[in-house]
Amino acid sequence: MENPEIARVFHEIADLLEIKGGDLFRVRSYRNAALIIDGLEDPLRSLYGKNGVEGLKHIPGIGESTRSKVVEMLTTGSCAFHDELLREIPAGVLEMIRVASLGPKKAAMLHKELGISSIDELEKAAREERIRDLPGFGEVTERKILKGIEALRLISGKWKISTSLRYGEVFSDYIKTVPGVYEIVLSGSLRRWKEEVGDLDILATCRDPKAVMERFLSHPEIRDVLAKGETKSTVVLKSGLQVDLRALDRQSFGAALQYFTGSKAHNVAIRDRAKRMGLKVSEYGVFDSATGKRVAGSNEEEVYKAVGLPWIPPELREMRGEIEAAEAGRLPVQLKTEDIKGDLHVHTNESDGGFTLEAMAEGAIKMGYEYIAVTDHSKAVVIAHGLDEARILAQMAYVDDFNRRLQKKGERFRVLKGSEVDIRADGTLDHSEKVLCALDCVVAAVHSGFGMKKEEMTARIIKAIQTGLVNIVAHPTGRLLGERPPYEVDMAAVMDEAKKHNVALELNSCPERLDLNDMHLRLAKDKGVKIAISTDAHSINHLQNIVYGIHTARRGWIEKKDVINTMPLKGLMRFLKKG
DNA sequence: GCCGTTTTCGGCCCGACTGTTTTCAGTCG
Repeated sequence: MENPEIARVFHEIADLLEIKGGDLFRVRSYRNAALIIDGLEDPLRSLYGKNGVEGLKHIPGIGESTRSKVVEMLTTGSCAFHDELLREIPAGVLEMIRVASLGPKKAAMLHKELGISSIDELEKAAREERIRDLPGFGEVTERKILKGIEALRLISGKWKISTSLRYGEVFSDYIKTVPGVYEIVLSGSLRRWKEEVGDLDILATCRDPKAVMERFLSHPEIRDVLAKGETKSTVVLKSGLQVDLRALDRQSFGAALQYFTGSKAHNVAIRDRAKRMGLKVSEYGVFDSATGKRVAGSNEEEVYKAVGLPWIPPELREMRGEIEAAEAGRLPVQLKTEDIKGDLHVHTNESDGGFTLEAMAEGAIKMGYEYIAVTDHSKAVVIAHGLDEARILAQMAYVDDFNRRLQKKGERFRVLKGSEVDIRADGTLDHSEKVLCALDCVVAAVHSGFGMKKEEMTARIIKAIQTGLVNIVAHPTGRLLGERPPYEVDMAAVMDEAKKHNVALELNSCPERLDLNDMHLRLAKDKGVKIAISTDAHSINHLQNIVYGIHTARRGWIEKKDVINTMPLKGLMRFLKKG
């Protein structure tokens, strides 16, 4: 079993124990173990494989009991305790707690009193009005359950960061018009730049929270109001996206922002740390536990300082070692937008892009770049009107001519001759060696045969790397968020080979891709593999997507020195030398 | 179930909102 599956089992054990009505601290331990394992860089399988049980002993939050279950799952593929619990409580009851307003207590009651053990049975019972007479339930709850089921079926639960960002801007603008609003910040997982977010968290500081709430709740896109209060409201939009708004006083801004940015696990750790220091942290500020006196809260730096830490960038707040790193003064240096000197994966209307080479270059110049690599598809990608040898040779001549014209005008900007060359099923490349050698920047990628076995796919990509003709492997896992899962590939093996042959891996900034993802980036960082942050732009506007790549890179602890397109042209050309 | 600059036992983050209750448990973030 791999980490995500093991984490899921612990999550389910936590839920099952909670439904059973067990010790809540025990429940939390399992939940915590799941979170820790989910955020682990190394596969438990390999930690165990290398050092046996010893290899699992340094992991915080994993004690005697959970450790033995990890070993059990690694060696047998299942967990007896988990199975045992599932015999007592059907999996359908587990699903029921995903219905909004239904938690473990109510689900347990419904199961025990009415024998309900699936969402379908739950819906039936609610429609037949059998739920309202249960103690602790009522008509309103019954209606809420039906609504919750409907919502659950409607939404996937995950929203691409680009989509939620757009909604966030819409609501920010809408609320901004209320007099006495100081700041409006999109917080939550959006501020941490997670690739997908479950809901939208908006924080507002203002003179009059009531007025802000009123304005918020009047937005025409709202389908349902789940909760409304003086300082906090939750709504569901017609699209199914959930939006939370929290309105607070200005002096709480830092503490509130820290709190609403999360992650939850990070916050729990910060609060636990504060507690040990005799402090209490809440969204209202940092307080002395003994006297109740406020010691910090108006900005985030202050909050972290109060618990003895430097400010931790939001992208790192995932409980993946950031608190220890902060303590030791070893946080990564934040990659900045202006560090990026050019884009190494750009399409034109020669293949499937929407704009001419000139237009794309102009867009890049406006971004302040020193260079772009034009990387149209090769002939195998027929659907994208990929270039055959004659066409790419013609394009190369055209680029040379274009660069000469730029030079004459005194422009420092350069277009690099490139290709997004297809890695064929057998691992060979879709252009001749002659062409690939003549190109400045060879970006290689898989575009077909996604269903290949892991060993085959790994060998395919490694073979392409070993040609010595490739500079960058683009979108290395091929995933499309919400559409297509990543293909199976041994990424560690690909990285080792890439390092050996001086090949960079791409962080494709397209919000549907973000490939490599944060976890893979962290692995690349540890292995010393270079990264190219590119947009795969098919239009001028797409060049702006670089921002998603920059923040995702930060989530992977990537620094300027790890990224090849932070180099000025001269240094980059040295790196791109083939052979 | 986990953990230790108060502790190997006794703690474990903190607060808002809701519906069902007559003072609060459950849910959520």
